[in-house]
Amino acid sequence: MNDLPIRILIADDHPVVRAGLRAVLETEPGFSIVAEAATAERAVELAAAGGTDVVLMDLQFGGGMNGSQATAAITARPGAPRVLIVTTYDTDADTLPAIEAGATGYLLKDAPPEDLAAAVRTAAAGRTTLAPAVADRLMNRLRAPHTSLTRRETEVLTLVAEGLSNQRVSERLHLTQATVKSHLAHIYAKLGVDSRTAAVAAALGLGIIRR
Amino acid sequence: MNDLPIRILIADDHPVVRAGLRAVLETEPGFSIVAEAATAERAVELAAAGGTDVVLMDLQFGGGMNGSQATAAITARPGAPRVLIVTTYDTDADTLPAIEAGATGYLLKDAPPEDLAAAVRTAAAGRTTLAPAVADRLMNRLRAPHTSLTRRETEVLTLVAEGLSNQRVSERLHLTQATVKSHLAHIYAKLGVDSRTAAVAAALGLGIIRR
DNA sequence: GGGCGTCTCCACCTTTTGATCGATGCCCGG
DNA sequence: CCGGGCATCGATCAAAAGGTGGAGACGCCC
Repeated sequence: MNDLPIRILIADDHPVVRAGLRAVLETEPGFSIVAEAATAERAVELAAAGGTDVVLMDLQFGGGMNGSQATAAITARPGAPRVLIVTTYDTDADTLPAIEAGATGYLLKDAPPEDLAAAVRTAAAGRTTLAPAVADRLMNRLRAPHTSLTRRETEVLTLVAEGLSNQRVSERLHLTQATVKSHLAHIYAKLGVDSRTAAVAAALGLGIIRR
Repeated sequence: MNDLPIRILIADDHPVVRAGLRAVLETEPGFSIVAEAATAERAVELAAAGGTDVVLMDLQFGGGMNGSQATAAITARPGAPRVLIVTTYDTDADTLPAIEAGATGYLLKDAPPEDLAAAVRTAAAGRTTLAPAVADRLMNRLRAPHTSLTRRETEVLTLVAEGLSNQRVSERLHLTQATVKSHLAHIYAKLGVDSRTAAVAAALGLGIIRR
């Protein structure tokens, strides 16, 4: 292992969480918190400026850019720091985009301090740490036949989840009801359900759509 | 103001959040963190033991008792400490039970440290602090005509939200479909909608049911 | 005792939704 | 250039859900 401390950037919109991460990591040797960011945009700026080894990134920010977008922006540059996602709740809708965006690891905030420190060291070495709950769902995802909806299907289902009838959905998307029904039939087949409400419940459970 | 420090108990299942609250409050004068609890049950025990002025209480714990139940148990005793709710997300389904349970205040975790410290002092004095977002919704709630469902209606809607058909709901609750339809008709009227999916969306939005 | 709310159930009818066949045009990659 | 996924639409038909207008039973409270 290296003698130099691991230089850490904390990106989270909650002051309490930033203070908590700082407090937890500062009690461990070998870590140096070099900056904090309260917005995703600020995190991208600070990461681009260099001098950081690992970014602890929240996914939900109050407004503007989210954590996945910030992760993508950070990891797109050469010599970018590693990004370790540290978030509260995990759903597929969050996890997959973050991993696709180049996150090195994914932890939940209820992790004990030792796990957090270990994950930071692992991330600094360029290897991956996943929270058990996240790892489980990823495995299921790879095992199960693709339950991914197309862009259009997701649009339709999102409107259905807001309580719109086929008629209203067709108006919103400038389609005929026949097309909406066609999309819904495909959605039901993919999700293994047979009604709109069941589809919404399943999609919420899988994190395909957001409440 | 008193010379004695305000004695604080922190109840949250996330080590990071506990460390964060501790770090934030210890930088302010006049506070003394006397204990931490990682479960709601433990918080009730520690609060009952005395020596605490204010309890900072999370609402969601990993399992077992939740924050509202713990708040009710704590405030039920004579000479109980004040309970200040400090949580991440706010929905009516969380807020109202907590306030009914006797919470003195309700803050979101994205509050700046100064607000947090001020709220603790206010709570110690027995007065209430509400986060603006929470206060807004409470006002709307009092202003709006009661959108409260009966116990049975909530049961029906919860099953509907899981995607069950009227037939399945009637089987689960040992009713006829006629009764289920009757309950649903009342639900639609109360929520101002005209379909099961719209009712689920509205109820989720109002926090009447939980996904 | 009478009113009120809740929970239960019935019948009849209309509307919406879902199931099952289709069909066309588009784009993308092998 | 051809196959396949995607998006778009059509027509039926059956099933589910919703709208209307009841009614009886129970408990609670004034």
